[in-house]
Amino acid sequence: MDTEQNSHLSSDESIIEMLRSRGITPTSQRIEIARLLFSRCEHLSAEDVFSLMNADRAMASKATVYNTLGLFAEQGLIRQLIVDPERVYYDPNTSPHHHFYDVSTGMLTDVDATLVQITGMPALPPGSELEGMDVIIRVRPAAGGVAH
Amino acid sequence: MDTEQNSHLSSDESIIEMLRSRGITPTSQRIEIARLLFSRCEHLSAEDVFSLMNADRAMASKATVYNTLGLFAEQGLIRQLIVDPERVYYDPNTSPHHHFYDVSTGMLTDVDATLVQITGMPALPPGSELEGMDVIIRVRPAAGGVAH
DNA sequence: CTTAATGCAAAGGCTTTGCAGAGAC
DNA sequence: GTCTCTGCAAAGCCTTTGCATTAAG
Repeated sequence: MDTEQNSHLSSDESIIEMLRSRGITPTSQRIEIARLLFSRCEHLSAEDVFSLMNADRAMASKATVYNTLGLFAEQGLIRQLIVDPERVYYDPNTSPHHHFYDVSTGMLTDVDATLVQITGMPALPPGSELEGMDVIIRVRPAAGGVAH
Repeated sequence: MDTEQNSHLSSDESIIEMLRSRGITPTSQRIEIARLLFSRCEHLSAEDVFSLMNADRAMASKATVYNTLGLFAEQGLIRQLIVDPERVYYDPNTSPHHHFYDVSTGMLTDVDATLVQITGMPALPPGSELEGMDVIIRVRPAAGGVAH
């Protein structure tokens, strides 16, 4: 459960190594953002990351947060979640999994993809290759509330 | 293939009936937007609908297009597709199906859900009920192009 | 020292809103 | 005639961009 990809990352060393392995120059802002993402392992918006980054003292500008998250996603360090029309969420968990999405609270919950079998998916359109698959199960609070 | 829900809708009568059945007052703008959506049966953005509506002559303002699409989606006449971080798409096809999404062209293609079997999905979080499920297969043009 | 990253503020694009006038019934 | 819908323009958000400054190696 502790593979090379995104190990524990408590130390700056391992974060820096992870960034370098993807060809990303490890600046202090990028290291902090990576630490923040991988220590919480939640689904965060750019705004969330910006607030957390600057909670104690100014550590990164909004532009840098957006650029860094975009860069991390592009390099496969994190995954973009397009689930809410209002904003993009970023998921530090890059292993195959799906999501529950509570449309009224915005809460995202992981669903392990190894449990889920999808069969009968048609072939990709000719001339295209797979980039990724998103399975989003939209839920809302039950009419009657929690059954006891 | 021609169920009651969204039949052919060539006539104003059937469109008006459809709107009324959902408790939507059939104004001329709403009738036109519904006709446009159900005759094309494509995946359209609000901007697309706005342009098509006003191609010949002014038929609806942007505000009305947005409000109407939101209303239709809320009433289950059409389905919102959250697939592109830049804009929402609307799908007149409300029967269960999934989508291919070409990330470089933005093109959306339907995948019949009756062919696809999904098993092993865990139970919904307690106190929540299903609102819908989206399966999006992100594809991109293959590196080598179409294999002839 | 050279190249690349950061920060600020301004711009951009999609969507919503407020309110007066018009339309549905 | 009443209540709701439409349209316009302005405002709101999230996100990107341009450019001078600063940091990385």
